[in-house]
Amino acid sequence: MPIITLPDGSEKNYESSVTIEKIATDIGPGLAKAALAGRVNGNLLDTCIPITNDAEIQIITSKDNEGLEIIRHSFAHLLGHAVKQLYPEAKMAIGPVIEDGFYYDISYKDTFTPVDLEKIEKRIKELINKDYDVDVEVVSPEKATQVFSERGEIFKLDIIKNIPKDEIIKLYKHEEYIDMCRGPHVPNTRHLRAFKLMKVSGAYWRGDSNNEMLQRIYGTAWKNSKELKEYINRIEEAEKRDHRKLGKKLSLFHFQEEAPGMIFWHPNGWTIYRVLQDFIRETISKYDYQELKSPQIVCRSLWEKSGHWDKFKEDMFTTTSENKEYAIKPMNCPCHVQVFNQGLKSYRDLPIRLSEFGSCHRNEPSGALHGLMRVRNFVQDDGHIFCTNEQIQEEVQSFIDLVFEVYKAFGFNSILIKLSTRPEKRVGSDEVWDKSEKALSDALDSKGLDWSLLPGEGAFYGPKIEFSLKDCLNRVWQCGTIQVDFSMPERLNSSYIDVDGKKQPPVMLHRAILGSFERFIGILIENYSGNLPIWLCPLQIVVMGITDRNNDACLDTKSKLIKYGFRASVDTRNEKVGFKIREHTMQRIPFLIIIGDKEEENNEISVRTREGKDLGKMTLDKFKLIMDESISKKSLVESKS
RNA sequence: GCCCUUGUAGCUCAGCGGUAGAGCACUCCCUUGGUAAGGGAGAGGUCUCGGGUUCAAGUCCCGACGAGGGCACCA
Repeated sequence: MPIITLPDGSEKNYESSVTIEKIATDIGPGLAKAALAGRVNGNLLDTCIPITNDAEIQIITSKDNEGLEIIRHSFAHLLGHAVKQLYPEAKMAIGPVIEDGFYYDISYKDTFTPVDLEKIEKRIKELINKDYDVDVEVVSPEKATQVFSERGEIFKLDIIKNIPKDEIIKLYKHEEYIDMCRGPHVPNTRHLRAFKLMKVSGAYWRGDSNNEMLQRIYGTAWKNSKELKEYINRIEEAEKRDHRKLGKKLSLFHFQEEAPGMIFWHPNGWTIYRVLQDFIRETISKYDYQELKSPQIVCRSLWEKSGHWDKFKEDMFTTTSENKEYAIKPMNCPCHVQVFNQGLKSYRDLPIRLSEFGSCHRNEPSGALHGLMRVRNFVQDDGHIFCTNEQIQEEVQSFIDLVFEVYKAFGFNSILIKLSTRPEKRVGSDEVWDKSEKALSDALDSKGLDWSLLPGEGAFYGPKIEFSLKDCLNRVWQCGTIQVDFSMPERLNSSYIDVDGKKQPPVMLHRAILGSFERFIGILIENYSGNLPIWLCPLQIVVMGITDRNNDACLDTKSKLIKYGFRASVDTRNEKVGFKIREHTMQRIPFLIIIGDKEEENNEISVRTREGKDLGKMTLDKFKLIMDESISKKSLVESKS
């Protein structure tokens, strides 16, 4: 005699066991039609499974987040149904829900081509239109084993082996196709409408590169076609902003075969880089950092001492000279320790904050390379703080301020923070880990920040905080980090003289704000879609005349702008002004200055923004004020008059 | 590194066994035009590289290298 309590507090009494389906029907036919599953005492349940005891229930429809996940999950099964009809020998592995969709890992003798994808997609649509019921059966592990051995589903058998004996197994029957899942799933395929198969790629079974490589079919699925369309638009928008495309279009940088993963910066791109570097240099000097420069190539012996040779030998570029082996530095910290180690340090000297725009080389696997985002040569806005245990918290607090100050300048206001704590394999005593983890979390709390914990994700040498920023398309990029290191100073014999006159190893904090300049510039390009704020723009102004008569005035104006310190050029080509405006607007030049006879007469200029806004005629002095203000404020919007 | 896809003019792409194509950009000429493409002519490619099949190979096959999408990796 279950008593069912609904979210509004109302109760329903039933004579015997009851299903979500029945409850929904009793509430109303509309809900019955829309019901995908139920939340029963906090757990999701299929609509057809009987509820025997009193319960608080909620009907899940596509309007709920869980509802969308159920739809996506069921699409994975539907994909399985279609694939097995078309390719009976295929072995199905796993088919989970992911952000925006689902995938299914499949083992099959032939590779799936785009044509196969179309065939599968067509078959799925045919199956959907049958509006068939999805049946659920709860079975024992033995029964499940029997079902899948008969069907030769070796991966499913492997999964069953790893399911705890006491857990129930649910089989979902899509007509002749049977899949295994925790569920719940939609009761009927009529709930599955808006989807698209996106791509095929390889993926290792159980994510282990020693295992077989399976074929993964990715799909996206939404509750209706409108949302599907929006998603496709979002992807297209992101593609338009791709920093590799814009990098080519705006002539910022290029790559070529002879230097995979290493950037040829063009003057335009290098301007962004330099301005960014100047900004960081200026900002960190306010936080009392001292900049240094250390060698690019360092003898193997130092990397042995630091432990890098052991752990990362394969990932370092090496070279030799007169029988000595060297490595091109993959990171700066050991070198910074060498600088710290020069001369005797007192506790009075701490903290010492050393920074370097350190160029590092890492021999990344070829498959990992990706535009500016993952390269083999990059420059970190690196820094190391040498301090005492007691100083950790204060240094972290100060660094948090620094990070926020920098991110804010680019308009990044949504910042995600994660604290990673001790992993299983680690150095240092539990007592020291306790202290430093607490120092980090206290620092975050003292700033009143929201942060999440990643237990066990810390580096072997200490806990760390990671700062990720969200760009205007809501994509998350991990950039800044601060990491406590108990290990390296000791390994490299660093010490300071403490109050009691005894030598102590300092604590070392590794930290970076941007991470790498290359990656950060990639993020900026995509975030602004190439419309960089004026202070960062490689070329800020293009001057153009209406006719050849105006060329001298244009050249004169341009040289004045250059003298003022702006980045300006002049376009004296024999073209109509409309043509020039179109071209430079597409090049995302913030300001176009147009000079015709009328302007010459009155000693004025006309100003137009890349947004197409006409700021009208003004004197050059007035324009200089607009520029000066935009640059000094690092304005994100330029078209103010 | 692994799986799939891919590599043709400066750029974007077509051609998919039979003597290299388009648009834009470039050069020259005409045009001097007021806020997102004025007109004409011309020049430009050992079709990534190395093998093979064929009377004949951007075009089919094998390999290398690069790129793209994933997976694995990311001190």
